[in-house]
Amino acid sequence: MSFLAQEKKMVEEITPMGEDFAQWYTDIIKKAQLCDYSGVRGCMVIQPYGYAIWENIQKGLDARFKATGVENVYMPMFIPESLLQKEKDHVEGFAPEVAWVTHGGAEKLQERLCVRPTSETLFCEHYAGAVRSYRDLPKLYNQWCSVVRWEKTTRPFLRSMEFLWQEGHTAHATAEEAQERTIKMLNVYADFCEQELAIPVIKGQKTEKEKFAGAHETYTIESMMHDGKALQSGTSHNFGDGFAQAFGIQYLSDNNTLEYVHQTSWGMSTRIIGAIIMVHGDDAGLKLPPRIAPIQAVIVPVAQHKEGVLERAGQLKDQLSKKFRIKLDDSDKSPGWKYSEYEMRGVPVRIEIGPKDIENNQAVLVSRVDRSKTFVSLDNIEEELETMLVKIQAQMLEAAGQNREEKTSVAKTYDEFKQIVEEKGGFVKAMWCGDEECEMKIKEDTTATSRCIPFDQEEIADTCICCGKPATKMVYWGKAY
RNA sequence: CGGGGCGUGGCGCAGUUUGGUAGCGCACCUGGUUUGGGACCAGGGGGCCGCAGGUUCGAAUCCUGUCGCCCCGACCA
Repeated sequence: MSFLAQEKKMVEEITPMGEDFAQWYTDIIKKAQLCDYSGVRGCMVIQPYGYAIWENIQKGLDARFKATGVENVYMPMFIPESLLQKEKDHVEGFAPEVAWVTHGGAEKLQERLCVRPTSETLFCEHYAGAVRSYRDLPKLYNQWCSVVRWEKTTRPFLRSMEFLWQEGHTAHATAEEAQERTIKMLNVYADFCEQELAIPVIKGQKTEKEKFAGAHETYTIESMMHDGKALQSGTSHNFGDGFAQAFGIQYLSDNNTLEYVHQTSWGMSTRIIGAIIMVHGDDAGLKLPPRIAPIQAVIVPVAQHKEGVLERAGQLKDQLSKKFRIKLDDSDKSPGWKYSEYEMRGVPVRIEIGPKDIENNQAVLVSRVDRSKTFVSLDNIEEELETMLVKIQAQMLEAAGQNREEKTSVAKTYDEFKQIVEEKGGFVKAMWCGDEECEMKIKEDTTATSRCIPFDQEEIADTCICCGKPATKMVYWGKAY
């Protein structure tokens, strides 16, 4: 069988990316058993393999949060309507997509309860009661929970009506402290994405038009998917004292003056799993970064019916499991089936061990990144596996970065801009005057939106790409999920 | 909310135009042979054809309604 024919056969059940990216995405999710559709519109069943990825994301993020002094709490899932109404911009932003509870059993409720779409109002209410003195500050709370937004159209992980996330909510004595926290958390997200998920991100600020309902400033990390669409992968908001004024969160300062607190909030959701799929996956299936892969290496015994093979494979599993997340597949499927199966599910390393290997005191390590095979001695397989996992993690970050570079363009004229958005896609760097009208016109003309005003500014031109007036900012533009 | 597609064993589909014994592939079960890139042979189990009405001697197929799902746009993590 030729190599090409072999390639074709291995991927026959997954639609190639180049043919239909959306279908490829759906195929991967189903085939790798990350999640399943449920009887409730827009809500998904997260299956063990998908949930295990989320658990690893939680572990990584939670440790980083706690290292900055954050504590975990849990807030109610219901918000009384009157409470949601307190901050005007906030309620306007979320009202169209909240689910309402109107009855308890057969009794109609006196006041409707909204199922939280986000919990700013609950944290604010709590802080209003809990904060009296500057000595009570800062409050650095986070919660892991699910929220509900009545979305019109949904896609697994990228947009579901109920999704899992964490939302951090902090209250500070000063504006400076709040700003510092906002940026600190943005950096936590960026570091997490690059180090754990091997996804390079662009850090920047959202425009007025794109910022969070009720925020003074919204910061974002933006990543680039394989199809050239952008995905907002995490956000961090500075609320200033807007919510504090609406909810009356005040404290006595150390010179006995009554002051409003300054707040932040920041979140990352299961949507990031969609990013992992779309940044790293290929036509053979999912490709998981070793640091969050539920299975870091799968042991596939070859000719497992032969004397001693399963025993040796079992020993190897016990040995490696002390340090790595290992699965031994001793099912009676053929080895070839297992190879394809675990490639499709994105397991970073496959370890083959058969009679010939045992005779030579060796095993074969196969990388998911390039299918390269390395024969290693069983005496130092732990070190070899460690080395390979570290290498794969680095290769994946590198590849994702290259993809982003290839899909990032610079536009100096509006014609050029429109052509790039339409034909090539990806990020387009272009200058902007700061006027919301230009932003809206660009969206209307091209469906591309401003992704962010990056912290790393470049001087591409001195006039706005759209209206030609003097430019104030360089902006990343692009179509987004 | 607009535009398109689709509901038939667990999954993917054919059958619907032209009404007449519900089929195929994969998966599953049993036995045997296999096992270094999705093995093979033989046998076997499983379906109110999304749901509700109607037309008809007879409906997966025709009519009416309804529910749900997917994709593409507008709005959002």
